[in-house]
Amino acid sequence: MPTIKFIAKKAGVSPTTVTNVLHGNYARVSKATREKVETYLKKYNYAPNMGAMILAQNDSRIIGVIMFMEPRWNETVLEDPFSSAILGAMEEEIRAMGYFFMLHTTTDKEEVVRLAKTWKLAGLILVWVPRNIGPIILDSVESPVVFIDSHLATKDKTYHSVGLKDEEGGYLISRYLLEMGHRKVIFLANDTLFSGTDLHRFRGCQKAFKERNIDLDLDEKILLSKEKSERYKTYSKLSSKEMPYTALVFSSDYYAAEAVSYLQDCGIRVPEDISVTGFDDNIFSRMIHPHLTTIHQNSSDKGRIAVSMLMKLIKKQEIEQPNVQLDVELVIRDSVKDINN
Amino acid sequence: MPTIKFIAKKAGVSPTTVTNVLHGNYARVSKATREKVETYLKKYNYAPNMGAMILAQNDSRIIGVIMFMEPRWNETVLEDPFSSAILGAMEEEIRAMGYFFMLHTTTDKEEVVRLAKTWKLAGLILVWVPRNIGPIILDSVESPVVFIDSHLATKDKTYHSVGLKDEEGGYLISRYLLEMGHRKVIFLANDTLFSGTDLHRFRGCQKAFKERNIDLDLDEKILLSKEKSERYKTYSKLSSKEMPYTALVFSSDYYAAEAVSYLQDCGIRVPEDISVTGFDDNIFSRMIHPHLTTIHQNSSDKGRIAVSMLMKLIKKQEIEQPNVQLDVELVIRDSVKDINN
DNA sequence: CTGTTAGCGCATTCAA
DNA sequence: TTGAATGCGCTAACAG
Repeated sequence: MPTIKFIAKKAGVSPTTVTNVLHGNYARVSKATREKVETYLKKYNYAPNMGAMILAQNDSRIIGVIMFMEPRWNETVLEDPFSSAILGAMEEEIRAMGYFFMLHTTTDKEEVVRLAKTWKLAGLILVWVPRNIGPIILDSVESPVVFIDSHLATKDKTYHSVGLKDEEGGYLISRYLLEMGHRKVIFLANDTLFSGTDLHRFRGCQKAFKERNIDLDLDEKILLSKEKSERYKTYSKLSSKEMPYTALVFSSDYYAAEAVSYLQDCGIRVPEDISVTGFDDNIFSRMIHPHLTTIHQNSSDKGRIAVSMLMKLIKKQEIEQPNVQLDVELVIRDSVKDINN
Repeated sequence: MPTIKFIAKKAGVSPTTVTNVLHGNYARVSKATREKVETYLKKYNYAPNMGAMILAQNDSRIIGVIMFMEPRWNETVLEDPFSSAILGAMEEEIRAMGYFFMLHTTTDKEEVVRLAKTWKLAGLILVWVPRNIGPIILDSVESPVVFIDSHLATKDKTYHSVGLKDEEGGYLISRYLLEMGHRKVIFLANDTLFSGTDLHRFRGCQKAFKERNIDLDLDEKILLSKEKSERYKTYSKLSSKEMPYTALVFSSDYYAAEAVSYLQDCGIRVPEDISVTGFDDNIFSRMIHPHLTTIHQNSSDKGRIAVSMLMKLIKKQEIEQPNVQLDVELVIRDSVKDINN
C-alpha cells in the first residue's frame, strides 16, 4: 500500500509537496513537480488512508444516516418503498459530494452519540426521531444534524429538518372524504407510538371535521400493530357491518394497500363496501386495484434536500430555510365511494 | 473528547492498562485497577477513535456493501422490496456483530478497490456483479469478499457467494406453464445486460421447454428498459392480439406486478386474456389481484447468510460451503390460466 | 516553491 | 500486574 511518504520518495520530493498536489494546492507546487508527482500517484495507484485522515483532521467524511426503529422491524419498514426511495436518494447525493454513507438503525440515543464520536462523523441525518429524543441528541453531538420526518419537542432551539406538510395532508384527504359524504371514518396510524408524523396527519383530519362541526375525537384512531396477523384482525373488525365506519383513513399507502388486498380476499369490496385512503402516493397506490386515493409526497426529494442542507451546515454556508416542509397534494383515484344522498 | 491517555491519567494508571481493560484482557489487569478504570471510562463517557484504530490495526471494522447498478437507477431498483429486504437484513446482522455498514452503489470496479483500500474495509459484500468484473476485484482487493446474486466467470478460482437456484426457478415456472397448456411464452428480463441471474432463469425456461421438445430460442426474451414508459409500450405490444404469446414470464415480481396493473388499466384481463408470472414472491405478488403465480425466494436470508459467511472469512474460520445456492419454490396463485383443451 | 517536524489516539512490543 | 516507547499515515505550522 503506497503512502504519501512512499510516493514522495519515489518522486524525489517531500511529503508536503505530495499532499499539496493531492489537495489541489497548485499555488504551492510548480507545474513540473506537480506533474511528476501525479505520474507516481497514478503509477503506484495511491489511495489515501482514511484512518490517518480522521486522526489528523478529526473528520471522517462519513455521513451517518440513522433510522429510528425497532431493529427487528427492519424488514417490514424497509419493505416500504418510502424508506428505500429516501435511502437511495441520500446514497446518491452523499456519494456525489465525495462523502461516505454509513447506515445504522436503532432506537437508542446513546448509540447515536457514540457513533458520531467514534467515527468523527462529518454529519448526521436522523430519520423518525421521537420528539423528546431529538433535542437530547442535538445537545450531545458535535457534528451537524438534519432531521427527517421528525417533529421535535423544542420551541427555543433552532434545528434543521426536512419534513412534510403532514397536517395539511391529513386535512386534504379528510376534506375530500367529507365532500364524498363520509362522516364516520377511522384513522389508522403507522406507528404504535403515534408520535410525530402520524399525530400531525390525524390533527389535519380533526381540523377538516371541525370545519363541518363534527368532532373527530381521539378515539377514532387505531395504532396499527407491527404483526401482520394483528393488522389483519383490525382490518376485518373495522370493516364489519357492526362497525359504523364508511372509510378507513390510512397514514401510509403500504398499509392501505395491504388492507385493500386483504379485504378483497375476504370478499369485501373497495370502495363499494368500504372506502380506503392512503398516504404517500408511492408505487403501491398505483399498482393495486382500485388505485388508491392518497396524498402525494416526493420522498426522494426529502432525502436529497436533507443531504444538501447537511452539506451546507458542514461547509458552514448559510441556510435560508432551516425547517423545510415539503408540499402535499391530494391525488384522487378510485378507492373512495361517493356516498352522498 | 476523552482519550485513552486522558482516562489513564485520571485513573492514575498507564494507557496500556486502560487498553487492556477495554479489550477484556483481564488476565493482565488486577480486579481492583480494572474496576477503577471502568469507573473513569464510564464517568467520562469514553468512546474510541476509529481513526486511530484504523491506523494502528489496519482494519476499520467497516463492511462495505456495494450494489452494482447504474447510479441513476437507484430509486427504481431500491423501490423493489427485494433490495430493501436484503439491505435490512444485512444492516441488522452487521450491527449485531459489532461492525459498521457502509453502503455504496457503483458500476466501476476501480471504485470498489479504492474504497476497500482507503477504508481498510474489514470485508466486502458485492451485489449483482457482472461476470467478468468479479474476478478482477477479487484479485486486487485484500479484504475478504462475498458475492450476492453474481455468477462469476471463474472456473479455477474459489470465491464465496450466496445466490439462488435461479435456473431451477426458471425451470419450475416454465414447467408449470407448460402443464397449463402454454406453448408461446416470452421471457422478460430485469436487466438490459441480461447477465447472471436473468440468464440462468432463462436457461431454466429453455430446459423445461426442451423436455417437451419445444425450442424456446433466445429471441423469445425481452430485456426490459429502465424507462417506465418504454416498459409500458413493451407490455402493450406483447399482449396485443397480433402477438402469439399466451403468457408473460417475468424475472421479478416488481415488473410483473407493474405489467398486470398496466394491462388491467388498458382493459386487458389477467389471466383471462393473458397469463403473467413473477419471480421473488415478495409483497407485490400478494398485494395485487390476481395474486401472482411466482417463484419464492427468501431474500432476507440471502443477506444474512452473506454476512455470516463474511464474518467467518474475517475470523478465518472454516467455511463448509463457499457457494450457497438457496432453494426456490413454485408458488401457484391466480395469474396463470389453464388453457388446455 | 519546497522541506522538516510534531502530533493526532491507539495497539503493541518490550522491560520492569 | 503494570508502564514506557514506538509507529501506523496524514496534515499543518513553520522554516528555508
